[in-house]
Amino acid sequence: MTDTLQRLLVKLKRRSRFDPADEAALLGLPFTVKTLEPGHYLVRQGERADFTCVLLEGFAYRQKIVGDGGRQIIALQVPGDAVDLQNSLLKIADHSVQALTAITMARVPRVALLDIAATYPAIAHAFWLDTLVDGSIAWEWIANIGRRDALMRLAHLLCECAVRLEVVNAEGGDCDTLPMTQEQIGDALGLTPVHVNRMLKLLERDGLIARRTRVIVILDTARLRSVADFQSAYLHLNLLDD
Amino acid sequence: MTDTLQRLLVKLKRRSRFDPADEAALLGLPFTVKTLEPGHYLVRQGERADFTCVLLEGFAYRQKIVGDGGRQIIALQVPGDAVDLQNSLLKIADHSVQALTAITMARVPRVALLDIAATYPAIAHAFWLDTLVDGSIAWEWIANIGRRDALMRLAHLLCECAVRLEVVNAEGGDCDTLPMTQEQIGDALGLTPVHVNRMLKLLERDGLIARRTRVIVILDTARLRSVADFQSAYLHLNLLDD
DNA sequence: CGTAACCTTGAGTAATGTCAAGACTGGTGG
DNA sequence: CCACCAGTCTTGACATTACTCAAGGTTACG
Repeated sequence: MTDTLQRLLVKLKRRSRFDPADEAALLGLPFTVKTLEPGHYLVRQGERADFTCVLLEGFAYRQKIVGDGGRQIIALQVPGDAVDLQNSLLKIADHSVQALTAITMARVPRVALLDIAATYPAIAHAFWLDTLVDGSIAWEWIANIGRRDALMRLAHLLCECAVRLEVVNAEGGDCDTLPMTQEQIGDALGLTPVHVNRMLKLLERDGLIARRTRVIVILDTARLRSVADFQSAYLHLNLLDD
Repeated sequence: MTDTLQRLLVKLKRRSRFDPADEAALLGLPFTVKTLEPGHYLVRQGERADFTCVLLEGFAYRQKIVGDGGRQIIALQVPGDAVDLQNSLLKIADHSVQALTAITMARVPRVALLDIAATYPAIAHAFWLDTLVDGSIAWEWIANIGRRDALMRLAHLLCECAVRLEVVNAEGGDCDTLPMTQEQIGDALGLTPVHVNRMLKLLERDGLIARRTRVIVILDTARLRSVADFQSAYLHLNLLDD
């Protein structure tokens, strides 16, 4: 299984150049493969995480629980993502990561990761960039939740998911939709599920999306993006070309 | 001026261990010092940033402008922060950074920074951790704006500012308050200035804070934190001890 | 002393949340 | 194959939070 981590390598290579030694080191990382059912935890808030998980198939999300029991989804993870750099390097998990669908993942010991980062500067740099992009996405979410109304917010999330899925598929993934419930969408947008439902209906009525059960299809990307005020720059997909 | 970058070194040492060579390399970075008046831009959205700025004195904030002209403040920066890793490493600035007060900063060429990161793994690791913490703060802001009401949000921001100021002062800084206008507070919380004003009055009425002109004093930290559902873990202040 | 920000306050409005009931869906066991 | 069940979605009526607009007060500063 020397190519299990291939997905991670492909992802990092989108933004960094590696020489053969770097690539070999990355693919040579020790790992164990694990599968998880929907809803199960990859990491639980408050735990110490000695492993970093690389998502191979399926989706996951990060969430925080606030004082009154409310849940906020703070990030989505797609195949190829190293989903637990944050919690494992910062040692104490300040939030949980949960499987959205059934997933397979590779668990890499933190020490092994730190070792190759210390030995191969290009790999360290690649992970750093990856972390910077995660931060950039978080900032866009702050702007989305803080300054856009419910309809724009929802449209923006749909646009982001579409772009990220497209990238995953271009890299050899195989997934056409991100099967979130309306409650989960609400928790990602700071809205109630009821209101998400109403906004979805609006988008559908205007012909921007179509819906089958738990599947949302974008019918008019251009108009949806314009409703959402969506510009993909914050995803930093094309760093190599700059 | 060999100790201009001292503030950055002290900050990074809060979370990373360096040997003397690392420290010398960091302090030996080339830089030029610059001062800026309140409201002036450190980086402007859309520009290419070839320098990274280290904030030496004063405060700054990052902001995004959304489609309808609304502004969202997405992060605050205090002395010691490397305020433009994101924009300079990701090459195209997807948001602006603006001075909140009069500031002094050191501008470090991006290439010099990348050079020492590639040469000194401990420094690379320290910057990576710093970026991870920025991400962690952004995620807490998402939860704050998405799932807490106006009063809790405001209280939470006040708690965060207090803690961060305390840390800066402990490291040799000299600032007792963060002089944001109510409009700026609103832009950081996804609220209107009018509503911020009303919430401030509530906190004041209940004896949690006191106000003089543009200065907010926390009277009852414990109760304010309890109102805010504030736990400082997400700031990751004590990584070395874990 | 005048001016430009900024803050304060009230009245009315719009967006979103709450509650609750009924309908649909997919899976499970009989 | 059917019936049931839990989870999800849909819908309406109503409540509430936060926004908007606008006017007057305050502060800092020249």
